[in-house]
Amino acid sequence: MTKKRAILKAATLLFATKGYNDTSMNEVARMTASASATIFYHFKNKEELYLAVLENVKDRILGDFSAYFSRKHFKTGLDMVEGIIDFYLYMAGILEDGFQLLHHYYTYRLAQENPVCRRHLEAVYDVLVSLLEEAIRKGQQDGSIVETPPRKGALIVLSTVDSVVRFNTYNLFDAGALYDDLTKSCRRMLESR
Amino acid sequence: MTKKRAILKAATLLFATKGYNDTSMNEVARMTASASATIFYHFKNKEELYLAVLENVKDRILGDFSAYFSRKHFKTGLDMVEGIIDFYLYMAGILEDGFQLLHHYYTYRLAQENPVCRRHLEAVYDVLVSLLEEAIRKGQQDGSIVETPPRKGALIVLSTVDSVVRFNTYNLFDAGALYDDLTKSCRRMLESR
DNA sequence: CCTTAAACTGACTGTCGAGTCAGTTTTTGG
DNA sequence: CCAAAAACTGACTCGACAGTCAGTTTAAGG
Repeated sequence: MTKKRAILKAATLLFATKGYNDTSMNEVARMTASASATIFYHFKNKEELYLAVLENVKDRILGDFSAYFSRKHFKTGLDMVEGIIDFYLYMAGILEDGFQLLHHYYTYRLAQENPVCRRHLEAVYDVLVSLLEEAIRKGQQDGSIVETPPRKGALIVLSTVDSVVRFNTYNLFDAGALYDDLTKSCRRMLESR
Repeated sequence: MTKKRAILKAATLLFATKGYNDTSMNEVARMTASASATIFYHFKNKEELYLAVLENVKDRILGDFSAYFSRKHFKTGLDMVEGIIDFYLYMAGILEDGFQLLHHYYTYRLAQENPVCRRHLEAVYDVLVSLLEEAIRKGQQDGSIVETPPRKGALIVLSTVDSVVRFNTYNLFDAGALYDDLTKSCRRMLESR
């Protein structure tokens, strides 16, 4: 069982850094000191391996987010939004490969024809949108957040955060320096005045 | 010369919708009713074709943005920010394939080793960031925009808009319905109060 | 009309990678 | 200790695709 895990881990790294097509099964095999046939023993084919990687990423994200926000409580809805953003950035740091995978076009293309893939993707974004939506609702009740459709607000905040993370890993410009301003900007976007 | 154009156009469509690796030269050839050798007559190899496509996209974006904003004038900096966002969304509509290409991981990977690719990418984002920065500076002078580092503000706005467009083409959720709220949210993010 | 260059093509090659399979090694638990 | 299942592997196939080349067709203009 430990070899299967190693394969999954190596595949995550390679898929994330080189993309699906430029990652060969031989490479994954080499990286785990196994024969490529071993990979096909554990995973039916390359696509299944990719799906397994995705599922694993999904599980980790769902698990960590649920765990954190089921315990944690916040004074205001706006504070909760900030908490979500911070935790997202934190997660994107430890699970860098996983998040990068979520930004690959290949993943979305696959999702359009493969329901399993689509479910994984949706599960990840659903937990984030739902949390943000809940925070916004809460904020509208405690008066910290302006009246606006909660779901739309949630989607826009998510877009912003997701995009900064994406720009950061692609390092087009120094998006890492934006992490601080990001929370401030999102606060300004939502806060009631 | 018209055949070269047709090849470029077909390649843009295919690269955008299927990705670099899943687009074969034969497919491009078939789509333009030519032999694959013809493509290699016009473009040295597949990568060069991709770069040519990118350059073309860059030129169109730079051209249209410069043309529009060299003429157009705005009352306030905040209005200008809104104008830029609107024009961005408009452009993302007509030049859908081009913008999609800019979101592909492959493009960023290539940019890391290929200076030509990097220059194209930077040129596109530079024109957008610069425009937004200019608008924010203007807004800070006329009092419509809050005091905040202009470049950072520009990057965050760009992230948000770019991401909504991306989500829209990937149609994970109905991001198209966000276009209206997008401008409002960005206004709230920047306006002085 | 003829020459020359540009545009184009069919048929080919070589490589690389996904996937298979028959067989070997390791693990398990009775 | 042994049987049987699970884990693993080397050597192979087969197809797809980027890229080449020698040659043909088309266009230009003198």
